[in-house]
Amino acid sequence: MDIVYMGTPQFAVPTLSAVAGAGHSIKYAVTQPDKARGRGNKIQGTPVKEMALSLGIEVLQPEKLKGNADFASRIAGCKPDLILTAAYGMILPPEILSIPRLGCINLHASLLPRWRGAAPIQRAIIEGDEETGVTAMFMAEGIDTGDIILSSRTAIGRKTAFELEGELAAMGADLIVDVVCMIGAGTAQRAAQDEKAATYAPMVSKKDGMLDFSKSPEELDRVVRGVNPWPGAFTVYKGETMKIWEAFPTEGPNPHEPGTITGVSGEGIEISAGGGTLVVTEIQMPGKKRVKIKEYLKGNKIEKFAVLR
RNA sequence: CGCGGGGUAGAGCAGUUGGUAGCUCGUCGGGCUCAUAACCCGGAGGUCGCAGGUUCAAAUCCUGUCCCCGCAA
Repeated sequence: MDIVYMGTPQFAVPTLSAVAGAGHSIKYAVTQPDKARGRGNKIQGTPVKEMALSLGIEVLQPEKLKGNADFASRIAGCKPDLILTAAYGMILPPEILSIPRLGCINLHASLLPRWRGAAPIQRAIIEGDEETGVTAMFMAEGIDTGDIILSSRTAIGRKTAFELEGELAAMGADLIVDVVCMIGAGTAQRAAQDEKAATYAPMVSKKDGMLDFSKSPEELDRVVRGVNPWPGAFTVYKGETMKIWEAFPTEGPNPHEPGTITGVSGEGIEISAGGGTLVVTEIQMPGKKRVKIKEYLKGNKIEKFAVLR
């Protein structure tokens, strides 16, 4: 099948390589423009761009899609059977959606209609869902509102967003390969989403990583896992930002003021949170590498009864 | 040229008036204890990121270079 692939971050990479590997012809890989980002503001291509180039696929990076006749005619020009998207990050206007003969299919990292939007993986963890997954859907004009074709699910457990993203990316790649096959065979089902069950997953920002110790240890544990690796959970210890990479909740009451360090050992630092205790086991101080508490304590001290805010 | 921190023993850190490299943990050997992430004694382990320069002498001062990381985007 002739396919135009659109995607941007690492999450979209496995699907691109899987579809290409399944013998389909990727006419173009469309991804977001290179931007100056990261330390030193160096210009970097997106993960999808890197993969596309290594596969010898032509890359397109339009600044905008709406009203971009040049881009639309270019896509129409290659007469794609299908447009596949995965975390592309731009809304496809109607004139693009209507191009491919068999439609536009999107891979979304949640069990739709739950967690439509930008940060489905993170939100599912933070909100305490027990399972999540990936969904293949026909695209409609709204954000992640189209008819569902197929989805596959997985338990969240104590996975971090980073771990889950990797897992879902792989699951999504398999799912899309299957779905493309079904589309080709004309056996793909489609089911409208239940609007009543829909939830929206707004982009996560720096603030989402700030730990509020008035919350329960369980909630904080989910935040720590949900914002890993970005933007990362953090608190402030003695005026310095302390990133929290790993923590776990414990049972039993803790009467101290929220945020108080009530215990320090190689096991971790115990912090009073919402009447219970959160044990932090891996941290990172400014300019330093992330280290287990046990390692950190070999050359540093953590003051008991200091209060984090 | 966005701002900034850092590369010293396996790990985490200290060490700027330049003068034979130190701490904690770990590790190895020995001892003590009913017992412990316990304690005591002893040992091994580092070309101080790399390359130059200044100096009688450089981890420490100067120049260049590689790598890691925080912030901002």
